[in-house]
Amino acid sequence: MAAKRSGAESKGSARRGVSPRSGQPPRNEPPLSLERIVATAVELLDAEGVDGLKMRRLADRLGAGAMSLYWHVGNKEEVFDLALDSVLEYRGPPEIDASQDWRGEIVHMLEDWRASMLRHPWSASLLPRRALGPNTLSRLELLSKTLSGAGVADADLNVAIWSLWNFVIGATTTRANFDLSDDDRTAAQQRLTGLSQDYPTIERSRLLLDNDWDGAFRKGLDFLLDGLAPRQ
Amino acid sequence: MAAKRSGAESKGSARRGVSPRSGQPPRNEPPLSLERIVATAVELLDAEGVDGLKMRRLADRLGAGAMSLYWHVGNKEEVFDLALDSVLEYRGPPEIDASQDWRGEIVHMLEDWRASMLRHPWSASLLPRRALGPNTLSRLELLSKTLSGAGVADADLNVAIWSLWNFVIGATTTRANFDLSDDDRTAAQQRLTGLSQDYPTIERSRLLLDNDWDGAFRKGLDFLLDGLAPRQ
DNA sequence: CAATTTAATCGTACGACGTACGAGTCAATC
DNA sequence: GATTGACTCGTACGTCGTACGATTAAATTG
Repeated sequence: MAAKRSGAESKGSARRGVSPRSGQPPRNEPPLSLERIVATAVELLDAEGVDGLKMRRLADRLGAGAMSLYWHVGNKEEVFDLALDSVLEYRGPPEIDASQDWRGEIVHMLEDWRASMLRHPWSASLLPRRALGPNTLSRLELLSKTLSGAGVADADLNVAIWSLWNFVIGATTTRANFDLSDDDRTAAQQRLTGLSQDYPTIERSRLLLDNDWDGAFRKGLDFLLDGLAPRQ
Repeated sequence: MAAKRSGAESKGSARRGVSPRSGQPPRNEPPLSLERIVATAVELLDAEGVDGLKMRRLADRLGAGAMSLYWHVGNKEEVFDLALDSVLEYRGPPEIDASQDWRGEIVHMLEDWRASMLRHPWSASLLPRRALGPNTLSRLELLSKTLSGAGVADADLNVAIWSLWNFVIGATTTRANFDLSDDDRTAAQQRLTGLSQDYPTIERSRLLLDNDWDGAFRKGLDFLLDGLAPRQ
């Protein structure tokens, strides 16, 4: 029976202590494991982007045969899902729960969210297409709890959460996209400036020229929070 | 010289009137053209999704050989870009420019934007990854002009536009993603309900259970606009 | 201890894909 | 009639995900 490892977590099982293995090629790599596969997939994605992740290349980096991966994962899509969720873990706010400042807490979590994804730009283009992993759900739960504690009515909670989610997703995917290749960007800017008679107001608003993405995110988020829960 | 068609628009050139062509298979298809390729690509994407678009299949639908496409487009990516932008055309508000109601105008354009993308769910996962086409830029220009006319300060214009863009992109990609496959969704809901002790507030807010996406979009957009330009 | 089962690895091979290359077909032009 | 240029397409190559089954080594059982 060629049963695959499924729902269960990786057992690890620490096969062999240090014995250098009797096989011809002196394998000094540690054995395969889900953790190692996912971690290496993240490395590879960071280095080569979404299109750079090939099962053979991933296996190479792991010092394994391509087909060995399939004992640990069902298919390539699963690798994407796992890599994505692994990057979205949240460690919580720094100070000792200043549970007063709900607004600061939300801003911190969302900025951290965005930062995590921008550290791994491929994640931005992956997230919208994938199911919600446990780390994503945890962030949503925290968001719900904080907003609810801040007095947002249950009837508005749903909308509030989605609005913030939408904002983060939109901001991050857009930013990550413009990040790829500075030359592309300058080319696009030049093209746009050439077309500035077609888009005069865009030109005037310096929409694509300013580079203060962090500031724009923060300010936009403030606007949105103002709308969701007007200060006093 | 195997020069490719480039920047120039498709000349059409109406070769042959009705002559049934002397070749063996009686080709009654009209000749290839960029328009026909893009239109058929949209059909195919609607029917089969992003992964369903293969150059061979597209050529089949067009009654052509796979390699014939490459006279009209540079590569598959270009097909994606063209299909995406073709779906994002905006025809403007219905009534005869009630240029008073800037807020209504913005809401109309953004709701139309979202609707266009949801009519072609593949576009939602494509847009964040692609350069801005002319139709997208037109919408941004309209947005800029309207906000500016509504009295939004030039200093805030940039942030306002990005915030609205982010909201639309996030809302649409998320919605389009959840749309694919009802069975997947019920399965996910069941999985979530099973995990409801881990995510109690999500459960309580009915985050993934309510289906009023349109209402949530509209309400969230209102909140955001409230924050961007407080009424009076 | 030997026999068996289980966990894990990996070589080979297959079908599908994007597309490079160059030969082919036709209408328009000289 | 010869040439040119716009357009079509069959073949072929390299690459990808992964099905299949052989192989090995550890764990378990007698």
